[in-house]
Amino acid sequence: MPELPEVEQAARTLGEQVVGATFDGSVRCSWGRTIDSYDPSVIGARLADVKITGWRRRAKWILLSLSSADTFVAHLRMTGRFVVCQREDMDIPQQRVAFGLTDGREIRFVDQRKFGRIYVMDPGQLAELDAAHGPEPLDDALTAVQFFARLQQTQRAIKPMLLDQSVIAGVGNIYADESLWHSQIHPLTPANRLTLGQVELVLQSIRTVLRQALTNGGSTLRDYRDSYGAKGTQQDNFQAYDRTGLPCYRCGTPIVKTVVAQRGTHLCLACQPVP
DNA sequence: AACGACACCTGGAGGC
DNA sequence: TGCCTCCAGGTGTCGT
Repeated sequence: MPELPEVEQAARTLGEQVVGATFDGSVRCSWGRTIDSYDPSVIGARLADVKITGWRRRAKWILLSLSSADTFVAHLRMTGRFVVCQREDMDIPQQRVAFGLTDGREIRFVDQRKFGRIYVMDPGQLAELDAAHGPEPLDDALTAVQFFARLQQTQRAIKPMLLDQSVIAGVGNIYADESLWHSQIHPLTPANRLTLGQVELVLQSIRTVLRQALTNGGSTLRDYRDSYGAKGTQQDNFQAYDRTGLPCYRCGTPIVKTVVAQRGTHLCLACQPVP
């Protein structure tokens, strides 16, 4: 579910509540795989008396920097979300892990589909995580020329390239479809057949779409909530995603849904002609 | 290298 | 109402 804007929002709203707080070392876990089958007491021992000093996002990962050398690292996958509440509050349906804080609160991770993962990483592991991901699309350091050069290296279709986190970090199924609709490029277009001008357009579209989504707190189709429980509103601005059969806002042709790289894919065949 | 199939999970929606 | 199938914002692995 959550892509860059949703993860950013989830990270920010978590950070707002817990930066400055200190873990007390208690970890209650009812689905072991969420913490990669580590013993909760091992994680707890590593977090005990450690202060949360800041938050950030890398790709679709939420990172809480800690007063130890470690980093608290979480991936929401499809349905994960954080809830901060009082320790005595009742457990939440689909709650998988709860981390105690010394101020009497808990950071709880709720995840219907159990795909989400939480780790405590040392600097080496964090560096590996970072290295496994491509550039951040909203980082000005990424230029269209660089992106073009990367896309020239393959004849894979452009959509799976946008979904490949090692190529560009944080784009997922929704914003890939939205960006390609804005760019008027068919998702199956071989990446190395895009001109520099088209790549500039794709990168610009990605940035426009992601920034708008960030402004609107992300998209909520079903499960997504930020760490205060609030929904996003970007779904009201979708141009292609989830608009099957509805008229294209540019030309009126009904949006069609197909499958590309095993993912539901929405596009306008008039505006985004088959390559 | 690249692609498809499938795995990991639950629950909501829609068809009958 | 009940049952069944399909589908979902992500990613990892395996086989061809």
